[in-house]
Amino acid sequence: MLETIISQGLKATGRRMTRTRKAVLSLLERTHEPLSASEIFAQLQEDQVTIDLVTVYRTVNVLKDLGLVAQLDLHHEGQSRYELKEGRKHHHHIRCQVCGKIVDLLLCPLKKLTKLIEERTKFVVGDHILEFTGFCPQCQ
Amino acid sequence: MLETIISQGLKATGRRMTRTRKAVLSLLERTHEPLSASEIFAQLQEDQVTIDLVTVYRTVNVLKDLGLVAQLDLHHEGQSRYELKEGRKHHHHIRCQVCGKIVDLLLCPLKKLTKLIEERTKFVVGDHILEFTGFCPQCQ
DNA sequence: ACCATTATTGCAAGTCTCTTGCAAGTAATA
DNA sequence: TATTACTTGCAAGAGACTTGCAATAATGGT
Repeated sequence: MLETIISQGLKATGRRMTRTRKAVLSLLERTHEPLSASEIFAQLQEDQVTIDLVTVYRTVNVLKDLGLVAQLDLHHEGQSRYELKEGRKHHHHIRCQVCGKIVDLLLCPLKKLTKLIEERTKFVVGDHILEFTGFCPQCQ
Repeated sequence: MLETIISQGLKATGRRMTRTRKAVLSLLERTHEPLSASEIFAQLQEDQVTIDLVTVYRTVNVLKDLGLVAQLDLHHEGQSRYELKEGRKHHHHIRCQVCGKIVDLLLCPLKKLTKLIEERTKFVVGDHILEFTGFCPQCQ
């Protein structure tokens, strides 16, 4: 179970599994869109979980440090979104610029490109962001 | 000359060419890295141009509305950068995560991918962001 | 060249996302 | 159950960006 796996990661870095971390994890686990900190906060409020927005930020940052959560910066959104990486391949997203719906793109076309970039620029390529916007079927 | 071209775009939308717009344009024209609003502000201060940071934001937004400037959201930078589009092909960037240096990548591998995404998701794909981070030759 | 019109600017203040300091609360270990 | 030190919540702060409004300045007509 996810909570057990993550408990170990926390312990290994001198951290603890807490009520609030469980709540954030369980929300991310059952949600199928990447969530912003304020959305996590609002949803947990609705679920009667007592948590501060600051704690949400601290929690997603811990999970990111552990490599368990990906932080996404979508196109001009002005806020980050978070999704569980556990058991999922690296992938990208498309977001509807009308209704905000986000859909996973289960592909990444950049492996070959990375080599080409390293040759041309002499950079060592680390990470990349690739995010699309457009109009979803309902909003066209 | 760029200023003439842009004057026409401004006029066509009921706007005016002003001292501050000229200053921002001329800075973007002679700078070869995408600049953030605060960098534009700081550089113009140094150049003895009197301008407010608010005006910088308003100016880059006007230029963006006219389609003359691209707004870039680089990886987890927490601020946007702006560069002139005039006379340049669509392209992407790589940014050194140590020194912040930004280099243009004069390519975009996403034309074919766009079609594939439209088929799979039924979205109409609009724009995309693709930005790399890594280590530049000096910082490796 | 001057005036009237109206876009633009600068300043102050506000919004939003995210971070930090610190005292109080709580998980982990003996 | 007591000790230790990690976590939390609250208040306050930082940074990017926006908005309201009166003063300023660019345009177009005379």
